[in-house]
Amino acid sequence: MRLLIKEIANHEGETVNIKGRIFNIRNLGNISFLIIRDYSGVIQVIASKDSGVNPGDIVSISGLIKKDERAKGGYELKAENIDIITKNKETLPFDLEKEDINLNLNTLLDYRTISLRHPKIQSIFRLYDVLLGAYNKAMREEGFIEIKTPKILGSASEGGANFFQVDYFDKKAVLAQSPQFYKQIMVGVFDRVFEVGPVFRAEPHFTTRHVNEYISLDAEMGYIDNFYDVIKTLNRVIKKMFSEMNINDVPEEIPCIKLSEIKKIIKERYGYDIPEDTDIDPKGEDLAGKYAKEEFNSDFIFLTHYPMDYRPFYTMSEGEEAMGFDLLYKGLEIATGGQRINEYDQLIESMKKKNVEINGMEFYINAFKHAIPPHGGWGMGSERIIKQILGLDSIKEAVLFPRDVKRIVP
RNA sequence: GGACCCGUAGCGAAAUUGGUCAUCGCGCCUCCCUGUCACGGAGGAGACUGCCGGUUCGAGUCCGGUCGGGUCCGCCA
Repeated sequence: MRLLIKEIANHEGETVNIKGRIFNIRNLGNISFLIIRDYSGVIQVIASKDSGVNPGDIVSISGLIKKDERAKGGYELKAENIDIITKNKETLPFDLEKEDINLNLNTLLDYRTISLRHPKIQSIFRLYDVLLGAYNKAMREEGFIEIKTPKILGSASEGGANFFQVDYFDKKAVLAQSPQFYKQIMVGVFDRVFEVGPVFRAEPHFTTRHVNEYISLDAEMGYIDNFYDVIKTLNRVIKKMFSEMNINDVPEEIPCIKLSEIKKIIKERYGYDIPEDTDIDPKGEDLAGKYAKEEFNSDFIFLTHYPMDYRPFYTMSEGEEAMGFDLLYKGLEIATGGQRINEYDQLIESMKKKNVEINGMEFYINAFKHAIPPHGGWGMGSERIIKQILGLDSIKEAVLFPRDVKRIVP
């Protein structure tokens, strides 16, 4: 029976069987050290020099567990029998047992099926696993129910971001660039809903923070008084999420500042001038993050009251100001949200103002004809959070098989 | 879409102002070593310097084109 490597310390003196992959071999004449990993851990195996195995092989090893100070972790396995379950047919293109894998991004991604085996690369996705579980848990605690909405759409949603077109039998369809319409509709059903799912953006960007398919952490909640109810909820959710990832310095109240204000502060404090009629740019976001850290000792900051020019038609506004926010984490936008229009007439008016085609959107509009409560929500980029937590050079390192302008394989 | 940058063994890098057999580390192959843990030691193989053309006595290095890749901006999560 297979014993997991992490259990080895509990079975000293027993003869056991482990199964895993050989990551390294250190050959010292008559004695040979094999470094074996399974999903639970790593162990050093003592083998004879003629065991016939190579790095990369998948093996089944039976032997005696010995306590030994000379071994890392204090235990080692003295091999009595080594079976090669699956032979590595070709030398690996790079070494997986080195502390750092040290590859160019392109190599890292071209050989993704192999580079993902490296412990440090794996750890990115083990953290991501914790993040996804924590978001789910935190949202349920807040009374949200999880939904999954379609990703093949018969009509385009928001303006701005472009859609990937796909053939759908005898029709044209697009890939969802947001669950926006469906989650709003579902507020009329469940009051509070959340979704974790892929979104597709057909924008040809070449940056370290964009990919064309990413996993969005979405939420939408009914019966809010204003968008600050959304902010408070998101604040709590993030605090819970991050504590599951052992990050405990998320403020009870993340600082909140108007866009126009932060632009003034950035100019006065850091001498960086952003023209009044433009959106905050990446450099400005970075400085806003710096300000939040210096002034409030916070890695997070909410920027609010963007001009309606930068916001989609469903956004609730007062005058020219959008009743919404962006959330920056370490100077990078990780979430956008706010209050939505929930009155039918107001929605139609906003669509006309923004030149949004009503044709094909009836399913959405009609839900409002039959009353949806005041509501708001957010969309949050899961991979961006990972990138920022770990300080990764590129968001692509936080995606198993990233899709960008140049890459759809592997 | 705009601006800028980079292509040198399987991988990561080096090559004064253009100048002898293109260098180093990892990995690979052979040999030595019973306690290594990035094991060590000796030897070896592996590159028409992305491709095409040009300038020059001479090009990895300069110029043009081409293919591949990256960064920043725009836009966004």
